[in-house]
Amino acid sequence: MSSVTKTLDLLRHFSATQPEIGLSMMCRLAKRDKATTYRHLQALENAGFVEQNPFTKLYRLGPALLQLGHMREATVPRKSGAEAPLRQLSEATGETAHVSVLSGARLFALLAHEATRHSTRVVIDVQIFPLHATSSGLCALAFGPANLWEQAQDQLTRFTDATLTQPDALRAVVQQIRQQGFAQTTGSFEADVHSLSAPLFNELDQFAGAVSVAAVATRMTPQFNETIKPALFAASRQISHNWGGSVPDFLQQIWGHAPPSAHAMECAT
Amino acid sequence: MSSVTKTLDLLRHFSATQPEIGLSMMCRLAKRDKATTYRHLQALENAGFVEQNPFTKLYRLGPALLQLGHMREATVPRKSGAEAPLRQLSEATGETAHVSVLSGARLFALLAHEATRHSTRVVIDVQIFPLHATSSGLCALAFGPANLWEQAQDQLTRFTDATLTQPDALRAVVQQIRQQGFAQTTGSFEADVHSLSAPLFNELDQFAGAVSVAAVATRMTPQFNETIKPALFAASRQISHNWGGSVPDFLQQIWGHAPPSAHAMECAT
DNA sequence: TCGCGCCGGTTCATATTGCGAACCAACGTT
DNA sequence: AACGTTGGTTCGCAATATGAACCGGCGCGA
Repeated sequence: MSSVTKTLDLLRHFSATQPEIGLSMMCRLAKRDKATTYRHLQALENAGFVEQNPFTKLYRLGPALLQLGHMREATVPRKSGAEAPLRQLSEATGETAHVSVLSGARLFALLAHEATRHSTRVVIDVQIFPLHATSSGLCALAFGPANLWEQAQDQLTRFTDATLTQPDALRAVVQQIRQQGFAQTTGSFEADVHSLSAPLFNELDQFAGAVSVAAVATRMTPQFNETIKPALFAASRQISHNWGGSVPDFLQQIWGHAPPSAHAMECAT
Repeated sequence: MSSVTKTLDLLRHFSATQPEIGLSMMCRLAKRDKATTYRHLQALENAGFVEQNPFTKLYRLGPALLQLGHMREATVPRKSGAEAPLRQLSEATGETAHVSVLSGARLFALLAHEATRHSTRVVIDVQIFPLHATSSGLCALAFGPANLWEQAQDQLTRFTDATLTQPDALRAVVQQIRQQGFAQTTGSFEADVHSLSAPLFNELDQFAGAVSVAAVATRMTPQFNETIKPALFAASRQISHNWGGSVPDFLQQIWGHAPPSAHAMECAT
């Protein structure tokens, strides 16, 4: 493991729930020596990747990330390529829709769109989706690279009673998802949330993320489920298209042969 | 120079004009060995900081930057990025300093810091700054998007005798501001207030707002004016930096080449 | 068809670099 | 005052980064 890798690895410990981390805490999280961690944080700091709260001495993500993040979006417009289809999906279903993208072995929230039809709705605020407990995550396990399995096996945290925590059960569910072409969870991450996800594909037709509808569980009926599915598949086709990829044939066949709608070419800026 | 620093340094060669860079080109840009550069790019790649265009083999910024950029934005809002520099500016000048941000075509007050040195001081209580009558507004007209002109033309309200109400006169003043790199007004919005403003830039290096010093007019002298300016420029550089942006070269040259202070990274919460 | 120059990527001996146990000083609790 | 924190520093050892030279592939012009 190169020192660069070790250093950049520190960044993944920052999260919405823990936005500021002190030296000692970071040592514990990264399971590394204090001197080493300190030098690594120094390196990150003078690159602008982290900065220190001058009063508490705690470290947090730095301003350089803003600039680089925008540059990335400017060169590879994932976010803008997902906006229009996501809005359509949300409005068609009347529920919250969101898109997550795979980065390395982690699935993070890219964009969400809340429908205004109902006063109760699901609000997406997680930054990183657990692979075993969310429908997006299950999509990743079903259609993404094989190395995600290791990540998932190591972190089978129980969030609710419905969370899958047994590797065997998880494997069976993932197998089923591969066959039916989409993932579905009910309250496995947060109670009262029913979620449907379909995979997204990049220019190599590899798994690149997932698009999901997160509905309030009490509103869910079998009929509504069947209403959501075609809209979800259409959104997946459109977003994958905007990302330069396409949905693989075997999935197209499972989903049904309905061609991408005339709006598939649209791509908001 | 640590290997981490050298590695992260590669990222700064990506730009809007050169979003994709091959191995050899990167060697030339970074003036470094090919094997080393290759290993560095590998490290960046498996951290998700760069990825390879699968067709051309060229490297480009990676998806992890999006995630980290979002996280930074979520955890460190604009306001806190302006606090420390603003306090410094206010304390250095002994006058009230404030920051405004551009939202659509309106300029909003974001934050103000009153100095305690004098018993008389300017109190900022406006919510929206008129573009034609405040130094912040003139900065917006001079350095902001062109569509602000329409807004300004429609609302040339006369606040005091010194308010500019003639489009031609306004145009001339704005032209002058572009050349001198900052805006200056004396009693054009409120009598007895002398104000100096410098523009702020976001992560796209676009105009994002203005930082200003509002002094009691009777205290103002040419010498004091010259004292304020470097402090104002320093504050602009620091706040822009904290927002992920930077002051454009042409302004840096007008302002003089004084580098950002060692405190540039500091950013109180 | 050959040779040239460029490309991305690899090898291996060398020495620079990163490493971490031990150590400080400062602060807060007990 | 003794203890457990914290962020930060030192220094000898060894792991790691380094870069000249090399490889195979591609495109171009002779």
